[in-house]
Parts: sequence; structure tokens; C-alpha cells
Amino acid sequence: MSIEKEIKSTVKLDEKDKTVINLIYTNNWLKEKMHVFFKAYDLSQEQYNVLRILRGQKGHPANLSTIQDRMLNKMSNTTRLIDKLLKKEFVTRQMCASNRRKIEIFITKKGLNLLTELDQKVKTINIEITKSLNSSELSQLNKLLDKLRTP
Amino acid sequence: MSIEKEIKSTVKLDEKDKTVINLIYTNNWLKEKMHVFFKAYDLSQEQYNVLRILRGQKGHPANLSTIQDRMLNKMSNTTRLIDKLLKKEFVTRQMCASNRRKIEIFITKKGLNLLTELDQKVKTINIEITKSLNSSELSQLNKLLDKLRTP
DNA sequence: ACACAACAATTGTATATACAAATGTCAATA
DNA sequence: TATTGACATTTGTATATACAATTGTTGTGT
Repeated sequence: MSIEKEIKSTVKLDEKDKTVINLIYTNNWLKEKMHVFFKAYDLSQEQYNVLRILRGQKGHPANLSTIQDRMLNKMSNTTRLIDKLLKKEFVTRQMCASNRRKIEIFITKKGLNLLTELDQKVKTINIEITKSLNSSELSQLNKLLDKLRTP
Repeated sequence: MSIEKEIKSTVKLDEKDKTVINLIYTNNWLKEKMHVFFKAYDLSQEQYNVLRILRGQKGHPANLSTIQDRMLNKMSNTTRLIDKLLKKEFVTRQMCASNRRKIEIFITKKGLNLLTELDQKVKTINIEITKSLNSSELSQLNKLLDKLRTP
């Protein structure tokens, strides 16, 4: 359904306004789906993302500022997010020997196992989410989103 | 910049995964811009949206469930959001005479004045946000987002 | 008229987010 | 070698979000 019908707009929106509202609306639609998915694992989207960042380190530790840098949501509180992952034993933290200001964070075996389990399921949900677009439309959409963000 | 460079991904993503991440990433980029804008007015995005819904009622009241239905974010707590708007005197509430379960919410003159002031500025920020895309790209993007959400 | 399910809104509670302030550490330089 | 500014993280606090439970009201069937 078109975004105008979807939000029952009483006024005609121009294409720019429509795009902004469409992005917000589409994101809520997406967030809802992701939220339902991750809830079953007692994990937030951003926690999952951080675990993936840590796996991407391939055995090397990552410190908090590196993680924050790569997070999708730059504003969230990284310390407390890591606290949650620690409590679930998906990561460990230790002081950096060469620079005691820094904290090194590692993903644990348990964390890696969770990711392995999730890999397939995330793949599946991403297929489900994008099922209405064919591959040419997907790459078009990616191109347009990238271009939208160019400063 | 392409989403893969942007998130410094260490693995090659397929187009579907890339689209999902791109949507999340783009939304955070957008949310950040909107947040900065609305902060100056001590208003959240959703509060602004609710005021617009109320203006769209053209003098008729809206009750809570109607508002919730039209909100972009279906999950937020409408009662408390209205509380905030009440405190700022942008809306009034009164019990519905014919059905005392319902609450009728009206936008005040003060609320309408704020919206009038914001109309121009929102237009401006939406132009700023979408400045990298021409009008054909904008309508393409809208079409793709609408299609993405088709069930 | 009474019981009861459905409805509409509110309240409670746990968690997440945003941002400022504080703490501790390091590096540069006077 | 003290001092100062920058850096890295943590803590505090206010607000927002998610969702369950509660309260009060209405419509319906018996």
C-alpha cells in the first residue's frame, strides 16, 4: 500500500515529504519484525550487531570506542550494552595492558555459538523481509539509500 | 558512501542482507537529523506527528485509539505522550459525552500556532535531507519502499 | 435487571536511550 | 617532573519505549 494511504494522510504530500515519512514508516515496519525475531533470543538488535562486530575481529579484541564507532546506532550506551552481553556470558572484558584506559572485549565461545545458530535464521528473516522485491529492485534500493546519505 | 564501507563490514554481504542493514543505517542517519531539529522545540518526532494528526481532524476531536492507529510508531504509549502535550498546552482532553470510556483530544490554538511555525522549517529540513536525490529518484525510492512493505 | 465479554484508557514496571558529568589514564611540554 | 589537555570508559539522571495488568464503561445475551 502507498505510504499516503497507509498513514491515512488528509493532505497531499510532496515527494520529498513523502520520502521522509516513508523512511520512518518503513523502518518501524522493519523494526517490529526484527524485534519479534530477536525477542525469542532475549537479544536486542544492537546487541546482535555488536556480537557480529566482535566476531569480525577474528580473535583480536575490540575496545569500546571501536565498537561504538561501528555500531549502527551511535547514540546508545556501549558500556551498558556490553554489561548485558557479559551477564549472558557472550563476551569477556579485560583491561588493555599497554593502555590502561582501554578495555578489551572478546567474544566467547558461547557468543560465537549463538551467532552460528542465528546466522541461518537471520538469513531467513532477511529473505522474508525483502521477499517483495526482486534482485534488481534490491540493488536499486541500496543505491538510492546510499545516494540519499551522501553529504 | 556505500553501506558496506560505511559499516566497515569485513564480509561480503548479499543484496538482501545489505538492504536490511541499509534501511536500519539510513534510518539512524535520518533519526539523528530529525532529533537535532526537534530538540530545539522540546518536541519529539512522535509528538509532532500526533499534533499533525490532530490538526488533520479539522476541529473534530480524536480519541486515543484513533491517534494510536495513525501514529507512525504503533508501540509507544499514547496516554503518556498526550500527557506531555497537555503539559505544554498544545492539546486539551475531555471525556466523550456519548461514551465515557473515550477521551476526546483537541489541538489548542497554541498547538496550531506551533505547527504553523514548524511547517516551513520541516519543509526546509526535508529538502535538506533529500537534497542528494532528484525528483525521479525520490519517486523511485518511494515506490520501492511501498513495494517492500507489501505483505 | 444481572452477568459477562469487549472496549478504551490508564497505571505499573522493566528495560532502553540520550546525554552530561565524573573518573581514571596517558602524552606532551614547559 | 609537574601540569595540563585529551582520551577512554563509567556513572548518574531524565526521558522514552514495550508490554502487562488494572480500572472503569458499555453492549449483549439470558
